[in-house]
Amino acid sequence: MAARPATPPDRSRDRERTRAEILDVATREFASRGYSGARVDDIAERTRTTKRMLYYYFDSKEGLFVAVLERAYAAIRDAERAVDVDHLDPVAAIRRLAELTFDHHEAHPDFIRLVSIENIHRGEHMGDSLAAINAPAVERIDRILRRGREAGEFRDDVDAVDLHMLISSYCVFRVANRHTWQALFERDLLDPALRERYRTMLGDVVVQYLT
Amino acid sequence: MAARPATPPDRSRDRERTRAEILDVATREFASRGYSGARVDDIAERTRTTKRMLYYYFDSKEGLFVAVLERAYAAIRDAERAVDVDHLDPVAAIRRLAELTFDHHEAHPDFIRLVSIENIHRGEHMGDSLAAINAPAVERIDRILRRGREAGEFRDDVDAVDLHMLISSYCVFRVANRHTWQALFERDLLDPALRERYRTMLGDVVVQYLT
DNA sequence: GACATAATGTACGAACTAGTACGTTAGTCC
DNA sequence: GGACTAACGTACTAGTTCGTACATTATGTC
Repeated sequence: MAARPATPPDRSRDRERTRAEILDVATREFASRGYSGARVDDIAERTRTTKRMLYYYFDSKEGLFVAVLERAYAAIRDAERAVDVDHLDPVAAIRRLAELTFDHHEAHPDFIRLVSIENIHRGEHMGDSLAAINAPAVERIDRILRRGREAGEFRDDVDAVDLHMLISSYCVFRVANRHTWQALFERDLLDPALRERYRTMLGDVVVQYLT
Repeated sequence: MAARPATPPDRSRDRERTRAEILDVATREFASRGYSGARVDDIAERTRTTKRMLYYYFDSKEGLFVAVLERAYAAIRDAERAVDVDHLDPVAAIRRLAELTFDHHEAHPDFIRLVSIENIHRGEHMGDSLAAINAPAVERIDRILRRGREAGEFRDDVDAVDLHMLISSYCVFRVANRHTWQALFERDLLDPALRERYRTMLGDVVVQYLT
């Protein structure tokens, strides 16, 4: 027997690798052109495998999109797991959390685009499993709010989901509506030169509202 | 000659009427299914005229979408022209303006959807003419900011376009991301029972940030 | 009322697009 | 080393979709 590395050589059969490659390409294609605009043939062509495999693993174009969406949400969850702001005082914690959301959205425009696309399609591809994913994010905010209220620093009529909405709306808008905003106001919301200003502004908005 | 009303009878030839009807139907279709998802044949079918007319007036599917988008922005402009908040004191004025934006976005979900769709397509259908349309909105905010600063009520480092972004992001998100939010948090952002709460929250956010 | 032209209708086609029937190869288990 | 199955490739098709060639009708003008 010839020497064989632990990972199969080059083009051996590897279920997970093939699946992952299809999902990578499909994510880019769907995010780039929307659900209806994306072409199954184009996705297949950019893969090292063929269209047949795409149907073998994901059944249909719609099945592929669902898989792409679920994987994108899962990636967010994993990234957010690392966040720990419980050691900061409430005001610093909520500002930090807002900034992390800001950074994260900016770093993942494809995810934002997929969410926009899914909303155009009225959320009909959102499985029930996704609900659990974002629960930790709200719980984290809820802990901060509670601590802030107990310390007498925060107003006591703010709901965690609503605050999450406030933060998300600002961060999402900056990425999602970049192009129309640019056309209307000749201002690139993602211009690096404006980044710090927008980041600080978000923190100010959130903190001022709460205190 | 038979009696003839000033407005042509029923199915006479009427350029503007035919154009308007096509645009009405196309607006709904594009907003509902996205640019690529919309079907030219479906649009034509829901019109009292034929597909031929659609190409006669708008040249192509893309030309039709551009016309739909421009008309949608023009409608916004006309609606906003009626707004007058210059007689209110700065704090009341900015809150009122935020609430008007809130109301307006809620009342025109199709417009919000078209904007989302256009952003997915990187704003490539936005003509230069649109830039002028939103200028008045920013000027109005600028006047309020100026008055607020002069009265010593507002902080002095806030840009009008940025404040407009803060307000828009909140109002747009509520409509645009309704479906994914519902799936993730089981909360309908457009639930009438929550409307007043979200409207007040927006005003609070803006006013607290500025003062 | 004849003419010119704008507005409209019909029928069709070329290209695309999601999906599949059918055959082949690699790995695994005994 | 042979049988079994999961993974993969090729070639094709039925239906769709944007767009157009060509014919027709209404309307204003002289």
